[in-house]
Amino acid sequence: MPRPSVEAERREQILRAACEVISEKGYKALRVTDVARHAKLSTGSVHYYFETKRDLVHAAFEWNFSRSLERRKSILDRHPNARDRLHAFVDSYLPRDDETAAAWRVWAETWVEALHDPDLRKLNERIYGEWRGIIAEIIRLGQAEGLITPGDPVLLANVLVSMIDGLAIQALVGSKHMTIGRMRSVCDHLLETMSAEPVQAAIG
Amino acid sequence: MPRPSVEAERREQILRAACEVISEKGYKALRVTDVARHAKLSTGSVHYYFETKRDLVHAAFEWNFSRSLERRKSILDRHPNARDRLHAFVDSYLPRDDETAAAWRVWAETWVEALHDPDLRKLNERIYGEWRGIIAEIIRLGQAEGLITPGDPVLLANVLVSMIDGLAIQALVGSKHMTIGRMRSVCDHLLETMSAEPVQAAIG
DNA sequence: GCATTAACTGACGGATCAGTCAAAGAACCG
DNA sequence: CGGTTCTTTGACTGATCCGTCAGTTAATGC
Repeated sequence: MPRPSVEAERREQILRAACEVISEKGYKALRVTDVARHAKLSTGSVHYYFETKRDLVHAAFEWNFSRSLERRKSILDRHPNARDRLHAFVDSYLPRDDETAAAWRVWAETWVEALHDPDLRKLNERIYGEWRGIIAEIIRLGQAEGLITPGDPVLLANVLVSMIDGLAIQALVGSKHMTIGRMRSVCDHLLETMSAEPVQAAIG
Repeated sequence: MPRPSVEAERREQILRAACEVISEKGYKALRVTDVARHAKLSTGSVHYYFETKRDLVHAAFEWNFSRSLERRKSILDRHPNARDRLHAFVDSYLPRDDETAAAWRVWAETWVEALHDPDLRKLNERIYGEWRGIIAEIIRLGQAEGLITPGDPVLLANVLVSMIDGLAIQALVGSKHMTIGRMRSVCDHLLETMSAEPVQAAIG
């Protein structure tokens, strides 16, 4: 029998390295050598696990997506009512720490690359749809609890998610005008307008 | 005396070509040859007017920005009250025709490139600030007319502008879920929540 | 026509880089 | 140890492409 497979670890190690490079320099400037260096491997090894640079980057995009989603799902359980849950969820998406900011930058690269790549469009459709669905579900719950203003939950989710995306881009681009603090204010304001006084629920 | 200068026309011709290529293939895949072909010139000529590829693309980004802003400014004069003006302005930003969609794609490329380029950050800061300022000003007017809900106009502008950006990205990426029609609904919904019944103004 | 300057061309040099490959190394088993 | 399979390496190749440049064409004034 041969030596045991290290493929799973090695692939993840390379994908993490790829995301680091994409986050730092962008896909355009990404070199396979850079990824290899970050992963402490040779270029040969990178190609041993990923046939082409394109395969590598696409896998990295997907890895980044699912990883973000994974991190967020745990937050759902930690908050009782829908309004808090929404706040916590939104808050966890602000690019304040390095890890979240890096994930955001990779996300942004994915979008722009998707403009010219059908495969990435599908990836976005899938993961982004899931993300939107989670928010919509929380909103739906909040409406049932009388904590959130009535209206199509999916539409409200779109308002919220799109706004966060737009804000995040400006924050990531380093606009002096759009700091994390300001971003939080804007989010809070929108969540405020989406809140309903729990009067009816309390009375009923 | 020598022949008269064609520099102004030629530069614009090249910048337009560059934007076409960026919109179609993205900055990453842009080749100087492509730009030359689109402009019906040789690569030599492109370099005659722009020292490096980087100079060319940066100039194209700026050209795209100012051009969009220019197109929008004329809309301001065509509408009497602030609420209509806001609607018209927002509507004109939906990427429905090819020209607007192309401008959006170039815009998106600018942002992502700006993640790794301080010069482009400054460009974004300048132009995007202007764009946000215009919206804020309309909101301020609308509030004075009693047509728009009270609150910090700049914050409200941020809510609106960010949401449009986020929606546009999803629409451009070709999400089946985010069509132009749906985008318009979401915008309309937000504008609705920002509207105030003109009661006080009518009474006062 | 001739001089002058602007505009333009496209072949070429030189640098970069993705992907290949032959060879070496390492983990396992009997 | 020797056989087997997985893993790793890094030098090399071949392709790509930016930017240069020497030479050409064109518009103008005299």
